Amino acid sequence: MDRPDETGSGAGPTRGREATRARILASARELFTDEGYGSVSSRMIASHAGVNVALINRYFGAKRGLLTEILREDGVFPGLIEGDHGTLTRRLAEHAVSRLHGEGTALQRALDDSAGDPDLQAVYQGRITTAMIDPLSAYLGGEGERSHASLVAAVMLGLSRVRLVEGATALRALDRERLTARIQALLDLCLEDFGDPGA
Amino acid sequence: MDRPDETGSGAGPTRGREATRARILASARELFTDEGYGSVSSRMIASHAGVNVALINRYFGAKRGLLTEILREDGVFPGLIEGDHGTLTRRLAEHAVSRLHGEGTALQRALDDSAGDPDLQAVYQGRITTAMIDPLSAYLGGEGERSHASLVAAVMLGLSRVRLVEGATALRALDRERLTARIQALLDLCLEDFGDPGA
DNA sequence: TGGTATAGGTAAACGGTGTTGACCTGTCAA
DNA sequence: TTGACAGGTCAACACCGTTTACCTATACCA
Repeated sequence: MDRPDETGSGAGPTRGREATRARILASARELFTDEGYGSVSSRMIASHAGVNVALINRYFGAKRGLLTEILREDGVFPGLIEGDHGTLTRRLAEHAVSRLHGEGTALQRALDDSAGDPDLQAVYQGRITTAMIDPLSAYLGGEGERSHASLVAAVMLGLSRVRLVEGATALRALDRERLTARIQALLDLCLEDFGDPGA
Repeated sequence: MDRPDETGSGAGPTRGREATRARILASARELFTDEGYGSVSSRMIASHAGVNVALINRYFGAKRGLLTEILREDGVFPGLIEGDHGTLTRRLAEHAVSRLHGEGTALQRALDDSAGDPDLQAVYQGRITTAMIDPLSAYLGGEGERSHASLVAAVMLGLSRVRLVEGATALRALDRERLTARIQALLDLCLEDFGDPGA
């Protein structure tokens, strides 16, 4: 039962509250990655982590809390919404295309695939705003940019939605560079000033 | 098997298998509209329809079958993907904007709001393809147009996703005509030939 | 050393879900 | 009268997430 040897200093405790918490979190991460969120039950996580079911709710409030924690650690668009303004849409487009092709973290893929679950949805609901639209509009230069950020988010979300729901076979069959360019063009159009009546 | 009071010719039978089926369907429609899909249980539908729970699965296979049936009756973009080619994107854009503003059938709104449920997702998975991308690409002129149709679908789905997940407050605050025009421009860009390197 | 407070963990139950299989019943045909 | 059968009922099944009451081993203190 006891684990007397603390192997490393940075690895965190091997027993006690923190260790158990970490074990649950790691198991959840692994199972979510392999099976998707909805298919993994609290009991599966607990048994995989070798702990009691009740501890999940004790430590994370609910199953949803696990998800929140995991997403908080990862970030949604890590490193994309920063850097050179000029290449922002290009970076986002590349990101979208790579997601279309099923690249990215295994966990990301798994969560994309179970993006239907009400829990996941509820958690995303917050994350999309705080991790995507908020920083994007801040990055673009203030609250007035919020509608532009929303449009960008719509295109990005829509693409992953199409992949989820239809497989996006046709899009993935396209020449990758052409597709990236087109998506970038879409994102650029999202960012154009609304005040401009254009042609 | 007498049917003494057939009120109208088109109203269908008032008892027997078909009547029960219709009663379940009507109750489901009403409850889904008022409460959303996930919040309505099989037992609620059965009790509202005054029938036994088991009949739902007998007649529709599962709760999901009810949804399939209801969506099949309604169509996703009724009447949008037909008519003049020149105004297609305009019609779609108007549709998207009206959805952003929470207009449309009460049922449509309710289902938009519960778009998270795995069941709903599974059903949509088929419907998006057969009722949106398929007819759209056919309408546009063949299988080669499938990638364009997918992009259009992405923008449309993404917009409803943003509304679902963030409320789309910023977008709804925009001048309606300007927003419609911008979305139309996005859709037009989706439809442009990929072969054309453009500017 | 003995006593106790407490952090950490457990077992069992609760109320809910969708779904299923065995059973009943009323109506019609022979 | 008898039998078949469509139509309907009931109780159970196997899960789910969550909560409550309880236990146990450790750590501290008189």
